[in-house]
Amino acid sequence: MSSDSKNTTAPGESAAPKNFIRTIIDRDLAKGRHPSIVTRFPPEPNGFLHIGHAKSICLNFGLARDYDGVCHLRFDDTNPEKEEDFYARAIQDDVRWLGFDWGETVYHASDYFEQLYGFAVELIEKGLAYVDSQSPDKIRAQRGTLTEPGQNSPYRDRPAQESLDLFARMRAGEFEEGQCVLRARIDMASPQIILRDPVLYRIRKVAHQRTGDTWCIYPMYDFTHCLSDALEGITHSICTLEFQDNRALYDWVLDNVPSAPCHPQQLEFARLNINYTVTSKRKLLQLVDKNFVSGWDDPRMPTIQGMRRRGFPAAAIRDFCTQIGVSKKDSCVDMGFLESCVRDDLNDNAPRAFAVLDPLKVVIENYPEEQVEEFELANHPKRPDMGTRTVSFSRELYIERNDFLEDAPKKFFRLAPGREVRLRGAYFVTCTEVIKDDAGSIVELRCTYDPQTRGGDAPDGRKVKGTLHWLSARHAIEAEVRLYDRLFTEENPTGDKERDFKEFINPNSLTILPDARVEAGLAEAEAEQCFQFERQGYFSRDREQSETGKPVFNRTVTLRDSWAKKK
RNA sequence: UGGGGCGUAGCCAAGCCGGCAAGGCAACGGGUUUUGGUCCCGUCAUUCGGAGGUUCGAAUCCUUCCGCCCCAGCCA
Repeated sequence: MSSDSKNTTAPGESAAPKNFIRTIIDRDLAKGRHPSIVTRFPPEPNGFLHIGHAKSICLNFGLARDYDGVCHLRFDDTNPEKEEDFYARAIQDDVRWLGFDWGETVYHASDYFEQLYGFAVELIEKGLAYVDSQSPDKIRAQRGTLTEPGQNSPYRDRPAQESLDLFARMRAGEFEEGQCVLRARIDMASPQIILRDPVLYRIRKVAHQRTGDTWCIYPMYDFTHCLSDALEGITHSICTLEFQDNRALYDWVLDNVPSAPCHPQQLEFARLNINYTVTSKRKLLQLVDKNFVSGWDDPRMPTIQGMRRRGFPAAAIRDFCTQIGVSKKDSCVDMGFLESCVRDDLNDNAPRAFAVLDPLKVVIENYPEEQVEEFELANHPKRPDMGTRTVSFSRELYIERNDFLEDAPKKFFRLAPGREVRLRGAYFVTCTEVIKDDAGSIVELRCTYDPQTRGGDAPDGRKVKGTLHWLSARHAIEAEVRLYDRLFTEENPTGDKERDFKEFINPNSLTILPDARVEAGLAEAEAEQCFQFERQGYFSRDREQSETGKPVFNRTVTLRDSWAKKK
């Protein structure tokens, strides 16, 4: 029955390191406080999930999996103005794609509206909540400041019966938005501002995506969340640091609502920041709205959908989330960390393929004009289970333009005039002539091959320093390759500087190479399938085609390249 | 100048019931290699925000100072 059995880790995915949450759970379980744990991932369906959510998803579902507990997916849908079912569906797709399963039930805070109303009535009856008939402005003015206490509302001591009646009439729609609210009666002088008679219910005459027009009053987060947790028997309610102050109210509500079924424990951890990346919904929305990117699933976006389209494997994102750990320290993780996890996974799992992003023609002068040979190459150097593929070889080839240098330094191991290199899996070739156009640019190379080196080894034992990937000009297919760089030039665009958002955008974040060539077999690749184009990095097949009908490949991440670093 | 939190390497992060500072990313050096990839090996904190104190012994306990983050929505 526990859905967690489906929440698996991929082989090679690291075990979660110890953290303070696990320490607390260990202690609670040792004390026998719970038979097992129940966690929850509670998104508001008002936007797309991003890498920051992935951390929370992996934490909550991962904990449930590791402790043989369960994790609920619950939509915190208490604000009908901002929420849409469309987002809820996208969120479910993303969580599933990440590899997690929440079982039969999708929970919704809106399912508890009736019970929540009852809890509010209990509070009013106990004299712990009242209907305040003041304007929002008035309430704000009375809240005080960080250093000055607030002032009591004139309605604070309204008799419970009167509040009960008013609250019922609020529900019945007798008041307009903003005319009155239900407030908790706590302490207007509390140094914790959250406890200065917080609003529990407000009037919103807006249809809710699930409950329609049934309600015109909606409970606030602080009232809803703790009670929803209690209703679901959540043991550990894990949220981010900015809710630390809210915990006082979380506990107050649970301590004071007589029929709250249990009292879950709220724990807070630091939200994920990644340099050169924004994870604020507001800013991501700007990127989309102002057409800095093509949409929420643009491969440069840190959204789950964007990373997925970019070619990041779900297992890599999960591995990243567990490896960065969980703490209460505000931190900013290096992008390179995520990319390293992606490389790790892709290195193990991505089939290798030849591609030339920027083709340079090579003619093998001593290779017969009409001859074609087929070479059987392994799809993966260490995984025979991934099989082989056939690559055709002929007299006219393409190599990568930057695999040739006319005036090559000694440390350059690739092709240069007079130098011999290996065409991977095929032959040794030696460059004999460089052909240029009138402008002096290199347009073609003339080479000779050594028939004795078929397969890539010389019988006389001579060695070459360089091995190039190559493609038969006649057999390769044309493709469009898109290279992505970081979207922001600023290391920390989430900083609160009052600078124009546009200033941070990297104008070179997308480079399109329309003349690339790839192995013919790649024409059939499925969307999202990743390949390692040897030496060029990892590329995923995009679901769309280019305007000219060519297949599109997105660069997922680059390979480490020590030659490039030397330069 | 109220309240709530947090400071361990360039970046994450264990350790925090006191007993020789884990691990990963990055970096650097070496080896293997039909990908300048992978893999392997090695180097990388005499010190834990600073200063005092307790102790035979402190990242861990105490005092104090400094720095950073969050809170004044009828958002979550």
